[in-house]
Amino acid sequence: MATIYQVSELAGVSLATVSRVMNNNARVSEKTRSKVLAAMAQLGYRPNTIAQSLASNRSNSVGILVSELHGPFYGDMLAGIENECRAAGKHVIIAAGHSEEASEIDGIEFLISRSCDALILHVEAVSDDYLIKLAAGNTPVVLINRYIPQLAENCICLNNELGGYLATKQLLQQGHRQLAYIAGPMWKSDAKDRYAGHLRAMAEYGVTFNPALFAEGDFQDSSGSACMQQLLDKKLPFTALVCANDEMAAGAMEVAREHGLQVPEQLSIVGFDNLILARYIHPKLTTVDYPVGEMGRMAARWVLKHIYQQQALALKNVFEPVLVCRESACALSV
Amino acid sequence: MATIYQVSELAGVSLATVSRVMNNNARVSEKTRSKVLAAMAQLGYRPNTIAQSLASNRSNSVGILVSELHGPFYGDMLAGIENECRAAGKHVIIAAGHSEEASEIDGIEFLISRSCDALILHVEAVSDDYLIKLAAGNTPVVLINRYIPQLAENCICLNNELGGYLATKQLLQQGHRQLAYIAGPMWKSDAKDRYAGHLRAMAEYGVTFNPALFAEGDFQDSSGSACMQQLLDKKLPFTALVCANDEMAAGAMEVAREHGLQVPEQLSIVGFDNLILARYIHPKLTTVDYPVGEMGRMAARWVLKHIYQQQALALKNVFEPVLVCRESACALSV
DNA sequence: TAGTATAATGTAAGCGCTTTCATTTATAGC
DNA sequence: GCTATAAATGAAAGCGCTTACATTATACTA
Repeated sequence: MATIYQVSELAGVSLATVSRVMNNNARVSEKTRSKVLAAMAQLGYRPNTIAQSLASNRSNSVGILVSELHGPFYGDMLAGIENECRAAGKHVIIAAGHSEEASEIDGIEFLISRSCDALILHVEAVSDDYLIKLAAGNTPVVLINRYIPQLAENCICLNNELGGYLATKQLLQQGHRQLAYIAGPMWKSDAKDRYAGHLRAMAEYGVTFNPALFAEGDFQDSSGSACMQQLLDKKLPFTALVCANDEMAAGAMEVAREHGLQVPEQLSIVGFDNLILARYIHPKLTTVDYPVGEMGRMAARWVLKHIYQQQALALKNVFEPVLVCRESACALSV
Repeated sequence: MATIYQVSELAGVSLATVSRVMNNNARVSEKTRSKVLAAMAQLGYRPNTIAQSLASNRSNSVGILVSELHGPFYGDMLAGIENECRAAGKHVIIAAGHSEEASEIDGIEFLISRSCDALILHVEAVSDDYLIKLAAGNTPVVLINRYIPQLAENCICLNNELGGYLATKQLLQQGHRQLAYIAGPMWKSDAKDRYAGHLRAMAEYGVTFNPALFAEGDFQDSSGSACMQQLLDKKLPFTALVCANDEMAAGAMEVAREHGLQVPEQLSIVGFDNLILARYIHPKLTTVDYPVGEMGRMAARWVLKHIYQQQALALKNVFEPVLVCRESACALSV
């Protein structure tokens, strides 16, 4: 591999000049610039990024921590981030946090020790305090899907309350009045917010919420099944079900089917997230779109703007979800 | 951030000694070792990985190129790789190749310029020749799901032929004799191999293959639908369908449903890959398990063993797929 | 034309480590 | 107690870049 030194020799200029044309920051005359470029091409020169990092104290890499690498959710997020970063010549180092505090902290420290210029985090278990302290350190941080007032600027999130509202409103508009709700784990803010949106829609339509038709799951499909079973066991009538995410909706739908309930004719179901699976299950799931990919891009753009000085970029901190109507919910037939 | 120099001062030893205890490679007396360790702890010292890389000419990072970051397949692979690598303190840089030659080459060069110690590639568009040349270079390469005889040692793959055989055999054992087949794009070796397995099973059972019941898709669900439609249009009877992957099976199943065909009572379907979606669609898909996660781990282990001298690891180059029986295929009712 | 401002280029000191080689210190053999 | 040998440590030269500062070339002013 050719080094900058050999380029400078061949071009008949100094190291500094070569470095300048590489980073085209300082003024170099057109004549020497083209001489250098030619030398580079001739040698097939590629800068050594490690040496650049050491000298410039900038690694051109951004660290990403997600809960899981597999699963239907994070892939889109990663894709969004990677895309945006690579286009800017930055690279992406990833780690998984598995929704456990120790593992998340471990992952964050791992990324920091790898001298990332910034961190994009999707963390769940770690405390607000920890994150506030972290953000006060040397490595800038962006949070996806988490809102901390003191860090508002650094948070990219979804208006979950609105999403919960939209999902519920759809069913109410279709004439349903007996709604059941399967929530996510209520210690997670998105679960709480979606539920709050549900209540708002109910109130708006003057429908009183029946606590007996509420169950709390854990966002996994198995808990969707379990909750649905509980709900059914109570023998209370309901014509529609809103689930706090798609996976639980899929689990619930299966139990409904086992009980001989026709979806949507006898039971309308709406989910949340719009995962790919929403298009694969039958009937296709009506759900609220969670623009994970877009939010990933936005997080990357935040980093590009704040850390890598790409001023021109427009940022958006909170995204508005949108209802996707498919086949799992229909008008109440009287 | 403390540097090695400050540690050496505090411990009253030389830089070299501190470096030695960090890498515990050379012999350092217990006494000085503990002095150094204490100094490190006191200063909260963390080695600068960039400087280490520059000096040692080793980045402790492995580059990964997959076709897509999202989607149901690569997530598991990444998870397997990341897991194994992080446990060994190596990190993972990822890029996406989008199944296009230019993009794959671009990604590979990007990773190399990032001084990865090794590359784990899941590439489709790039030629064998290119890969052979690449492997002859300075950066070692592992290939997942691709077999190149000259690079046999570096290939981690699945016995796709066996998978195709197993899928088909299951249906034959269940009494089916009129089988349709939806293949993947035949320029991809896995599509070809799976098809070869299909033919072998057919031959073994003395069933003659009917070319009219063959269709070639592109591994996407939409092409599964399209192929199924073609097959149905021919008005030829068949009681079972084997699809070269799960996504096409899902697409085909939907079309079957639209045509009022009961699955599996009137039509048995088997897929290939065992994606998560196989458990979500209804009826749950009988399919051939593709242990992507395991294969990812194995690729990582290959790197650990060959590049990072972890001798103890046992390697396996080809994986045997296994049939997963669920609900989409049943015995032929006479 | 000298005098000055400004643009272009060069010099050299690091960035924080690893590693070779030289030196010092401990251990053993007689 | 004295050498021969091995073990422990230190000195210093890079790794391939960036960048502050110094120097030289060029353009402009009066």
